[in-house]
Amino acid sequence: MDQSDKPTERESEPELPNKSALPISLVTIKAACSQCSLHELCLSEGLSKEELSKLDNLVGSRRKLKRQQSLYRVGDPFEALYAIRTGFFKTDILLEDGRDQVTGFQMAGEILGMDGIGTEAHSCNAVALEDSEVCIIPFSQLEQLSREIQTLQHNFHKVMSRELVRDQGLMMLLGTMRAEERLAAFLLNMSQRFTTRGYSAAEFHLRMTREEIGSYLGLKLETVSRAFSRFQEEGLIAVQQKHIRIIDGDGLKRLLNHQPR
Amino acid sequence: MDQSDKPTERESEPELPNKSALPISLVTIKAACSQCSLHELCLSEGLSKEELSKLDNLVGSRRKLKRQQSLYRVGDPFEALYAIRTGFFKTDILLEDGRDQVTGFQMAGEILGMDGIGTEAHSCNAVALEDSEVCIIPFSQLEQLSREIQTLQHNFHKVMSRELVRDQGLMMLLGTMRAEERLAAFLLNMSQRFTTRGYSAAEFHLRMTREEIGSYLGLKLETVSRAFSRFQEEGLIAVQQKHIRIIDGDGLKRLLNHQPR
DNA sequence: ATATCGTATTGACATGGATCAAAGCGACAA
DNA sequence: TTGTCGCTTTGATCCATGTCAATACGATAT
Repeated sequence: MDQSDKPTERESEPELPNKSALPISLVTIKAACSQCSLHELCLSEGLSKEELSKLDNLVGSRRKLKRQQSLYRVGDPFEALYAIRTGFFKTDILLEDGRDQVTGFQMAGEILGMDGIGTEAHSCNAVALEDSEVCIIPFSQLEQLSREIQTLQHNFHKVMSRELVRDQGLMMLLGTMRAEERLAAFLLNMSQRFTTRGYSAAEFHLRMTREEIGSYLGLKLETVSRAFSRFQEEGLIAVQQKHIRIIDGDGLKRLLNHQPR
Repeated sequence: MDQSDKPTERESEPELPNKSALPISLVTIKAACSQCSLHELCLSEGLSKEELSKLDNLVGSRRKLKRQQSLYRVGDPFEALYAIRTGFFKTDILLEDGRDQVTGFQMAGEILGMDGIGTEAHSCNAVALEDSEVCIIPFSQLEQLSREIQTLQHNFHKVMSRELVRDQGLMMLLGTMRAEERLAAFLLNMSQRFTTRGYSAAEFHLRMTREEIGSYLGLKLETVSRAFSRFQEEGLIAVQQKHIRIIDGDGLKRLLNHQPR
């Protein structure tokens, strides 16, 4: 029932048969692309079978990461984008003065690495928060293929644009919301993204610490913890460490839409 | 001497001769593209003359805006990107509950509208803060041309990626910096961008109100005003309403790199 | 000149969240 | 079972910024 709590187990799912050992069939291609690219987040939406097959060639190589391992770090040369197949990541920035901030949490079906395109080097760190697997998309090949395939080109542009809009939303959160509003927005966002991926909207397991949540939301960990406690007292959620159950989602939404003042 | 104070006068510069009345010459093309796309921000960097000419065809149409006029609004159907030729813009978001936030200030050579690609509709408002002129870049044509011209494609991807990185920086600012640090970062950023455009690094005229600065930085206008005053007392800058002179730029930088605590 | 309006400055006070500190809890190893 | 370690919760205080209010400034119109 509570499948949302178990995605880590997907790690141990049997590997797909080694592609190179088999004739490439539409079945394995579909499997490969439907895994890493659920829903509309994906680069492959709307592609013909033939086009999908080209994309799949490009995306052939994968990489597994253990919890706490970095996918890339600030300054690493930019070579590829990464589509998350399974697992959970954070991106963060660390300034010389010790200041750091989590700039995002990413889950299956989302694309990492676009920060590196502009300067040929990554501008943030991407760290796995649980054992994870990504598909490696060499960027120059993606550009080449998207010169051939209009739909792919447009999909990629949409992905980048949505990322811009997501960032705008986060700025709004950081610039105008109070602690409880921020946390409510965060929980609703998580819930919505888990739902999109077929997990429970009401019950899930957070992969990040209070400190990481706080960093993302521009709050201290104690403030996050207190807000969790208050939500629990008010019957909005049930918290037990990293396990969250949303009891009154509408109540959380009301927190958001309420007058700032 | 203080040219930084006068960019508005560029508004009244004589229009280029009507292109359709003349054979397209490399001169007018160069003039058109070198105007709107100073430096590396531009989509046209590294293009051959022939390629530039194709881009210029695409970018033919322009639009003038008076101060306070909207270039586009939330929900407007997305059709084109806009390259700022002259003038100064802000983008902002307004929530139902009255909350609003400035998400960016844009000046000549920068590109507006990328927020609309992902959903086919704009997700923010773009408003001219002084009389301005933009080049209209119909997006489907840009995609088409960037399927032909690899360099153009890559330039566009770089522009979007840099926007992502800019947003990361702003998140860092909103999430971890204190009021004076935020304002120092803002002033240094403005100074740097004016410099890039050939204006004075030390002296410039802000086009936005204290309230707009505050909204952008996640502060109230009074806090912005007080920080300006304190900088002045400390001999870092000279403020007179919207006119700013940076006296001790290194002092401002020191404010930034200092331990957060 | 004088009045008006939007914007900016400054002061006095209130408060949300940070900071500091101490327990509590759960997982894992010895 | 006991100890350790990382994470979380909770309490007591502090302080940066928000809030409210008064005044000043500068541009424009009368």
